[in-house]
Amino acid sequence: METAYRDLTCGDARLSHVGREVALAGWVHRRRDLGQLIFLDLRDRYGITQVVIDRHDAPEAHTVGADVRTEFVVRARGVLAKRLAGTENAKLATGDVELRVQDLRVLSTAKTPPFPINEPDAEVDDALRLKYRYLDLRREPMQKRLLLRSRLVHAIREVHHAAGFVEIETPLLIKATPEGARDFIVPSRLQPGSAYALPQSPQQLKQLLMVSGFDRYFQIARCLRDEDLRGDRQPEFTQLDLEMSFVTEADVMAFVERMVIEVSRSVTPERPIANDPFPRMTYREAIDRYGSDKPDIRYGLELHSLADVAAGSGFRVFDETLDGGGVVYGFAAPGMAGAPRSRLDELTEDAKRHGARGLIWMALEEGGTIRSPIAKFLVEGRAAAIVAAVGAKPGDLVLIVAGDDIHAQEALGRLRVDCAARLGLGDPDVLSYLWVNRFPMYQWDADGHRWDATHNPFSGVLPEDEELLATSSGDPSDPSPGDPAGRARALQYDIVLNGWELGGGSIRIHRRELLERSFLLMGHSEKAQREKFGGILEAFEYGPPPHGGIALGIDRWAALLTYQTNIREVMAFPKTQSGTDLMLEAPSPVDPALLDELGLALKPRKKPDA
RNA sequence: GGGCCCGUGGUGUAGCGGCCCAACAUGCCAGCCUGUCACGCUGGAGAUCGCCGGUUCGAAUCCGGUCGGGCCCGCCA
Repeated sequence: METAYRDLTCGDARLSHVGREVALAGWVHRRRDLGQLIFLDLRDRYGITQVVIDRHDAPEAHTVGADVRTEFVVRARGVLAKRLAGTENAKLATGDVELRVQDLRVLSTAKTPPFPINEPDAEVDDALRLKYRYLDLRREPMQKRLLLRSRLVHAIREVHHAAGFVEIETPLLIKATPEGARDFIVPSRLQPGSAYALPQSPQQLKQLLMVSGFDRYFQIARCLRDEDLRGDRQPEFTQLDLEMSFVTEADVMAFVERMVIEVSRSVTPERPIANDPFPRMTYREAIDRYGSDKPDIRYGLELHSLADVAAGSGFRVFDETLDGGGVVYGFAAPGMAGAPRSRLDELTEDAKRHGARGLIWMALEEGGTIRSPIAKFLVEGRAAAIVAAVGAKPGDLVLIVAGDDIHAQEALGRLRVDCAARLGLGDPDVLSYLWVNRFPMYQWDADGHRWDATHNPFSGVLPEDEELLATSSGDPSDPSPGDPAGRARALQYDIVLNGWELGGGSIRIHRRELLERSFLLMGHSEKAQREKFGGILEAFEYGPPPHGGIALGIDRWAALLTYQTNIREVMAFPKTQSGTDLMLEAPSPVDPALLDELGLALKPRKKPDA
């Protein structure tokens, strides 16, 4: 890292360098002025080196050093020396040595920063961090995370190139996609009245590359979606996008699994990978056992159906739910029987927030008595049967949700995650990867009165379910919620890491007639198909190979690998939850002349009538 | 579109109707100090308590609105 300004970085100096005359350059991390003697901790992204300025040895440098302040950029030249016995600093990699300064130059001065750069643990208001993002990024935690992210992307590229993948860039100015999220729109100056859309993902383009014969493609691709933000969602984010030809589901999963393991071991060698090979479970199993299609399996707390043991209990909620074809599920939260009423009320509120109509609890006291709002319905045998069904032990709290459908299981699944967090379950160091597949092809869209792709409209169907791509009316353009199509399972697979959806993909439909049938079910008439997907449908008339792929969220992956739950922490310049960039002050009004050229007028936000 | 939380010297917090022209820590400025490493010691400056309006004899404190940030639901794969 030698340059005209420096011979070593601030992380390089070791005992082996002692005696050498060197120059260092960096930011003043801290200054300790003892009068005749000044210590500067000089920092760059590689580390910190102590610089000593002794007035007797270097009076001119001492004068400069007296005026130096935190975050000034300086260049110090001198002799690298072994520290005096007893003054070594074990906390620094460079702590056995120090630079005895002969010459000190200020390369640039700095105002007092708006928040401490030199205290890694300092809590700083998010808005302030984002406004001065360049200073936030100067802090050690952000440096570490972005460096890890860089290693992550590097490792991904290495593995893919080694496996014969071709890295191809796809355009950002493309055509709006009718499915999925809201598109960002870019008006066209050359084609007045028309607009480009920014890609939600390179989905169609990568499939076209398969038609072109690039049988192994990948890209670290920016994706843009104009939807509301969350901690794990930004309007622009990055995916590892890949697609392969002449593959089955097993082929894609096998490659991705090896790739993920290799990359994880390379980037975070100290973190254990829970399972190799990754466990695989069907969507149905994930929902039934964990109430989630992205279960965190680092801990148990599995859900159990109580349909058999709750039937005919005399408790109206159970009986009516089960008679109506609904579900009753429960799980045992270990050691939570002593939870006070207030805590149980909180859990009930959480369950409601997660979409349950209510929550039933049974606390198994150590003495064997059961405390529960439905105690009077729990005649002896029934209570024991429920306890047995969920595998509860004395001291456990059994949580039960009844409801019409999958939403009850999902609500309970979220309670499971809440309880696990509260109980401190799940080793935070472990990387627990998991495959979930056999997702339903479609979900019923009541508003649009059509079937909607659960994931991707091009996802293929399990061969044995192909005949289910039909409506009960016999006319694919006349769908209804009871259609066989609702039971069809997709060749769709998600990869899950510690309870987060890391990525998802599918084997695509490459046979045109099947694709058209699927599109009809999703409410796209042949005419609409031409308009919306004409390009790719035409391409599929020219020998599309069987193909499939996957996309992994790089931001989420980097966040999980750095113990973060918010992807902003692994993005250099993220936006706020309201989609603004506080540093650049974007979005902003646009020069009227430019708008005019584009044939645009921007309407200001509607104000309530005055 | 909706719910909840936060906004007080540069920073992080305390104060939550009068004890407050606001406290503590840190940072900042000045002086002293030759082995510090979160250096130490002494002194000092620094806040119309996000903004607007209201209630009140009196508002950082209560109420309404607004702006900004965060978490969540809807939305989103």
